[in-house]
This record gives sequence, structure tokens and C-alpha cells, in this order.
Amino acid sequence: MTRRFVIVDGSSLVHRGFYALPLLTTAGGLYTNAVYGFTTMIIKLLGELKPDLIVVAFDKGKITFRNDVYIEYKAHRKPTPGELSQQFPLVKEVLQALGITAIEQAGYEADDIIGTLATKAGKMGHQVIIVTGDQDALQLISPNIQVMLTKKGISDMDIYDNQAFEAKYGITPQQQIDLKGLMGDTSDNIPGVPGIGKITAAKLISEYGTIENLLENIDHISGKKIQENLRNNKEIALLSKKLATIVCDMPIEFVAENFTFHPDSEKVKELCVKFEFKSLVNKIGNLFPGNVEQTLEEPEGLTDAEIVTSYDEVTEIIKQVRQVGLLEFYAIVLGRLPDISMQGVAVIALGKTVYIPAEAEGFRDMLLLFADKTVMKVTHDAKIIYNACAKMGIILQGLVFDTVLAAYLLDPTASDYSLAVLKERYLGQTSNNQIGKMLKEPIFAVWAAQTIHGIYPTLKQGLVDNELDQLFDEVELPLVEVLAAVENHGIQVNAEDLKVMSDDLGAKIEVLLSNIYQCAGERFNVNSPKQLGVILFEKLNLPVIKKTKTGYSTDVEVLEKLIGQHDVIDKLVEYRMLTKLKSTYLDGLAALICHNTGRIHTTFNQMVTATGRLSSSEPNLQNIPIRTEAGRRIRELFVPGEGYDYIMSADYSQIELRILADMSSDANLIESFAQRQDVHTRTAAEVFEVPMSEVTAELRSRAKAVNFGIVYGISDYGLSRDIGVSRKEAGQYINNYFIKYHGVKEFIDNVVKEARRQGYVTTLFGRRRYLPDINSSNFNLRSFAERTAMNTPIQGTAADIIKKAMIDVHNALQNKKLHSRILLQVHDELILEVPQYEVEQVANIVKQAMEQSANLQVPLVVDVKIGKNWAGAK
DNA sequence: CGACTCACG
DNA sequence: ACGTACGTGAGTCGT
Repeated sequence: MTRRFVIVDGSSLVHRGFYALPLLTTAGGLYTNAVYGFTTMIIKLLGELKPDLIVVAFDKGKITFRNDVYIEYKAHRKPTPGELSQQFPLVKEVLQALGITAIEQAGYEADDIIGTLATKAGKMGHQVIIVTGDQDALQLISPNIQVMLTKKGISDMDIYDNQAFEAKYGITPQQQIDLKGLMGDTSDNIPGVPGIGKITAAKLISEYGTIENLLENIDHISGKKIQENLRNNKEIALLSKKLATIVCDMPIEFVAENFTFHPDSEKVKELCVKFEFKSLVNKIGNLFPGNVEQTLEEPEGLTDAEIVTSYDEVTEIIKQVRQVGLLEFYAIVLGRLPDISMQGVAVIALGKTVYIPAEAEGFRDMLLLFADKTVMKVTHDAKIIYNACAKMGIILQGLVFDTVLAAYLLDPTASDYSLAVLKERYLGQTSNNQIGKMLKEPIFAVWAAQTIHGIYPTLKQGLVDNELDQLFDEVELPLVEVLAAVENHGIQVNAEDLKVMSDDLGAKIEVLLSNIYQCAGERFNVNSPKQLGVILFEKLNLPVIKKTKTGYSTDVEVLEKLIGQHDVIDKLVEYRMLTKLKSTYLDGLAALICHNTGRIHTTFNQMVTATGRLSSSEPNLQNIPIRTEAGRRIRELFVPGEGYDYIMSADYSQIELRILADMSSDANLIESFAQRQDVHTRTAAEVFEVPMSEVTAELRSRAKAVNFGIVYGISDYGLSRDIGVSRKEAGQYINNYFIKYHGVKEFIDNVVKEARRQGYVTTLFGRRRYLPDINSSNFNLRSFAERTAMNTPIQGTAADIIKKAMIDVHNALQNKKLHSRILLQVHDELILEVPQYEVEQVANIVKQAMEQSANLQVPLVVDVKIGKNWAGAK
């Protein structure tokens, strides 16, 4: 008789429960979050899977047979926290009450027990479902064995069978072991073969199937370096494979009768009372007939809100926070720079969460706590708090975690990082839908502080699990303080000149407008593409070049093609340009100048872009004109502030192509940069097969477009449109490029392949972007995802590099007590203001920090320019 | 609030 | 054959 046999990785699920839930305690001081999470998951499994047989396997001891073959196995694992290890006996009590068998065996991991039982039961024809949070278990998948993996929180799981696995990863489940043998696994401290990363490993395994077969065919592998590494590390590869392989022939027998289960409802209820699982008590009753409620209650453990205003109470709270050395808090901040203020703070202390309004006696002492670097701070959106503190003369110190930043790194394409959304996503707990309406109220702050406390461990673990913790600790988190300082400092704009220029443009626009009316023979709203379309294409009967969803297109591209066909076109083009400059850059900017100081304080958004870049808003200072003369004049209005003499601009030369050279290891591209050639000229010489000395401006310009195309995820159509050649010709350029730069070709093919397998792409610093459409059957969606897969590692790595440079420049300026300040970051350049006497020193510091920010196979080159204003910085 | 246009890297 | 370049933010129109 075929039976459904569920095998649970107890160790894995208990860990998951522990890290996914806040540290709950009972009145008696018993830690219960892991027990609670585990029990909830088990009840859910029983209800959903309705197994005939079930068993829970645990690890026993830290040392296993794997340490006999490799002493360092799992050597870097942090010890299990006491709060967690205490809970394992309690978990076993729960299992006993549920009448579920628990197994452990010295010298083996839970995985091995699972592998053995699954294999044996599978061979006997039973339907096996393994439940775990450990991806390694995927190697056990076979026709009779499925694996259910926990995703986020404790309620979200995915089930994998052979098909699902191959669809997601592009290799068979068994090949996962070979893959790991080659690339290693830092979390288990499995070495892997040096010089072989994810991409190479995946390529080799998909080609050769197994490590053994690969080693027999070393001579046929492309790439000398890879061959050499493999030859020198044969034993390591085989050892790594052995370490990664789950044992399936332990001395354990599969005896169905041992794995039936017989819950004792009285005992279960007793335990629920003992552990204070109030909501579970009710669910237990209907557990046994079958139907289980699946909704999770809010975990207990945090008590009600309380507003604290007395000096003594505030002092008491501060004292306790100092003792713990950790401050988890949420601050209500009103307004934005330069008019920003703090309304109050909710903090977790003394086993409760209290709200301290800014007017409270002793609030100043609270701020001193903020300034104390020995007290670790955990909060949500720290940059706003830096700015609000700065307003009160306090420098926030000791920031160790920002939940919004962590959530951004875990998924940079999410649109909403509000605490309510994060709580739902990472803890599976839905919030009261009134929460959004109370953003500025104490009750919200208290709820927010509790939510921060709740999601912090999950997010932190998430960063580690996704190998994002280093990027977080070394780049994103330290950057917060730098961005706050930059925003706070602002940039000086000459308001009088701005007004003059605006009036001047206003007059020119008036003239143009009357000319346009005259040409058209009637007055209409020129700003309305719809009305303009009617005039151009119906009244004046000009040819329709392009259509939009809703009607005629009238963008510059169309207008350019109509030049000469009617007098109105030139005027329209100029009108468009001037009104854009006036409304967006002159009038728009004027509205945001701080009256007292004459400075503009933009906001640098750290959690907006999918690639890791910053964005700038209110106003956007990353898109100030430069490409036209009229536009450039706007840059003249950005000047050094009082005490400064120059605007300095430092920009990376060709950073994206340099990153491409590094990531692809393309010999031609590397050589071009190593010899400090003009990269577009070199590309022209290669693609059009002429000597470098005979590359004309036209050829160079086409080659430049080809290079752009490569970085964007090339297509013949896009290229042909950009440089105005036929699609066929553009296709030939691309083909020729890939022949000459075959390393680049291999690289982008591999990136796309890797994206298909993993569902995401990464930058040099490990930043991730998920591409859910990469395997879509919709051509458009899939193509878009493929181009994104090619572009994101490059654009994102550039973002990583300049972010790190910003931190280094800022710290260097601070450490040397220099006056110079960073004013702006514009993706590949930093803008600073510098006093005369610091020019030389700061130029050196900036160049050095930016060029050393990453160590690539090609040099990073930075050009530093100075001027009396932003336009003059050249 | 979506669509269009256009400013930047 | 399919129909596009990658990543942003702001002003304006019109529903």
C-alpha cells in the first residue's frame, strides 16, 4: 500500500521559527518563539498534507563523520544562541504530546537521516515529502520524493519535484552536489575549487554532468586557467562533493509502523497552556478530526502602549537601554529638510514599548543616547532620523541595522517598504488596515517599534542567507550617514541669477509662442501633445512619423524628421527645450531654495532603483542639463557656498565598460583599457576592421553606440534606431563585435543562463535583482528580463563602486578635519565644494578613494576638474 | 492618475 | 515572427 510519508527536518524548522519570530517569553521567563513557530508549522503540515506517516529528524552534536574527512566542515558556524538551544527539549515535549516520532543519531546530520529514510521509503513506492528550510535537501528529489522548502517567515512554503527543480535551476537535482563540489559553500565552509564561481561551475556541470566526468575530460575544457585550477584541485573537488552529499545508506531501517502518529489532545492542551500559546489552544481541538485553521495570530510577548513624560521614567528607560546596549526604536519625524523635526520616539525597554514625546522632560537625555556610539541602534529608515537629529545638534551614532535598507537589499524591486508590508512579507502577519492612517500618532510609533523588533532577526538572517550581509554592513549602512550629511549640507544656488534667467527665458518663450500661433494660423495649447498633433498632422497635413497608444507622437525625434517641411517645426523644438528648462529647472528649482541659506537640500533615495543606484528627488539634482548650451547655463547657477571657492567634479571614465571588461575577462577589452586607449576608437577599429589611426569621427560614434548597446543588452533594432542604419547593418556590427570580443559574448550568455537557473542576477559586491520574467513564455517579458539580466550586473556594480567611494571620501575628509564637502552624486561622478587651500589635497583624496574603491582587472580612472561653478568644473 | 515628453547617467 | 535599447524624476495635459 502506498502511503504519504512526511519527513521533517526538525533542526531546520526550529531554527526558522526562532529567527522568523520575535523572542517571545512566557511569564515564567521561558523562551518560546522557536517552539511556537515549529508547532505552528507542524500543525499546518498535518492539516495541509494529511500524511499517513510522519517523522521529525534532528541533528545530534556538532561533530559528524564529515569532520573526519574534513576537519573544517561547518567550522565557521556561529554557536547556537542559548535562547534557542533551550527550546529544543521543549520542541521534543511537543512532539511527544502529538505522538510524532523524533529521531537523531550521533555522528550524522538530520539531513542524513532524512536522506536514508526518504530513499528507502521511496524505493518501496511510498510518496515521500521532505519538509525543511535547507536547500541541500533538494538533491534528494526523485520521482517518489518531493521537497517542501520554507521561503519567508513560517507560513510560506514551496514544493519541488523533479520537474519544478529542473525548471527553476536548469540542472538535475543530483547535479546540485556536483555544482557545490566545484563552487564550494561558504556557509558550510566547503572549500570548492579556487577560481571557480557559480557561473563557471554551472557551465561546467551542465556540459559534463558530474565532477568525475569533468575531471576525466579536463583536456577538453575551454580556458587554460580553469584547466589548471581543476588539475591542481582534483582532490578538493571530490572531497567537497563528498561533504555536500547527503548520506542515503545510514544504518536505519524504514518501518512504517514506527512513523504513525497518535496525538494526545490533553497533553497538547497542557503544553499550550504551559507555553502560553493562547491562540493555539483553540486550534488544537479541531486538529484531530482534520481541519486546521491556517491563520496565524499576532505573536504575544509585547505589551501595550504607554506614553511616558516624567523625567524619572525617561531616566529609568535610558538606564535600562544603556544596560542592554541595544536601542530598538521608531521615531516620528515631521517635514523634510531644511524644515525637519522630531515629534517623539517609541523605544523598547523594561519589557514594554513606550512612547516619549519630544516635549517630555528628559527627552534631551534620550537624544544623548542617540549620540552614544556604544549603544547599538536598530530602526526603520535611519537617514531621516540622522537629519532630524542634526537639526537638534545631535549626531546619531552606533547604527547597526536599518530594516528598510535590509528589505531593499533582499528585494530591490519591491515598491513598498512600509513596516506593515514588511511584517506581512517577512513574518506572515497581516496588520490592522487602519495602521496606515495613524502614521504620525504615538500608537503607530509604538506599533512600529514592536514591528521593527519583530522583523529585525528575520531580515538579518535573510541578509546572511542571501549573502548580502557584507554589502549591507560595508556599503549600504555606512552610506546612510554620508547621504544624510550630504543632504543636510545642501548646495548653494544663486537665486537672483536664477530669477533673471527665468524672466529672460520667459520673454523668449513669449516671442516663440506668438510665432508658432502665426505659423499655425490659430492659437492653441502648445503644451498639449494632443492639440499639437491635430495642428501638425491634420491642419498642416505633415506626414505622421510615429504613433503613440493614444494618438500622434510629437516628440523631438518626430519633430527632427519634420524639420524643413514647415516653418513651425524649428520653433516648436526650441519652444519645447526652453519651456522645459524654465519650468523644471529654473522655476522648479527656485521653489526649493532655502530662504535663510540659499541652499537646496535634495533627497537621495537609497531604496528606489532596481539596480542599486541612488536616485535624487525634490529636486532631482541628478538630471541638471548639460547636453545643450542653454542647458549648461543652468549649471552656472550652482556655486560654492560661503567659505568655499571651487566646485570640484570627479568622474569615472568609462566605468561601465571597465566593469564589463572585468566581469567578462575579455582579452581585447582588457588590453584596450590596460593600454589606456580610447575605448570607442578601439571598438571601431575592431568592428569595422580598420587601423586605429584610420577611425573617423563617424565610425567612432557608431562604435560608441555599439558599446552602449552592449551595456544595455543589445538588439539590432535598438542599435539601428540609435545610429540610423538598417537593422541588418546594425546586426552585422553586433555580430562582428561578438567575434572580436568573444569574452563579452560568453559573459552575457552566461549571465542570462545563470539568471534563468537562479531567478536572479548579482553584482560584483553581491547585490541581487530578481527577474521573475526570465523564464516567461511571453516573448516581450522574457526579452526585457534578458536585457535587464545583462545590464543590471554592470550598472549595479558601478553603483556599488561609487557608493563605497563616497563613504571613503566622506570619512577621509572627516578624519583629516578638512572643510571640503560632498555636494552631490550623479551615478558616476561626485561633486564637492572646496576652499582654495584644500584644492590639491582634496583632489588627491577623491581621486585615490574613487580609483581604489574596487580592484578590477583593469584600472579605474577618475578625472578631477574644478571651476568657479558647476558648469566651469572642467 | 496614466500618458507623454524630456532632463540626466 | 515577435517589437526594444538600461536606470531614473518632474512638469503638463486630460480623463
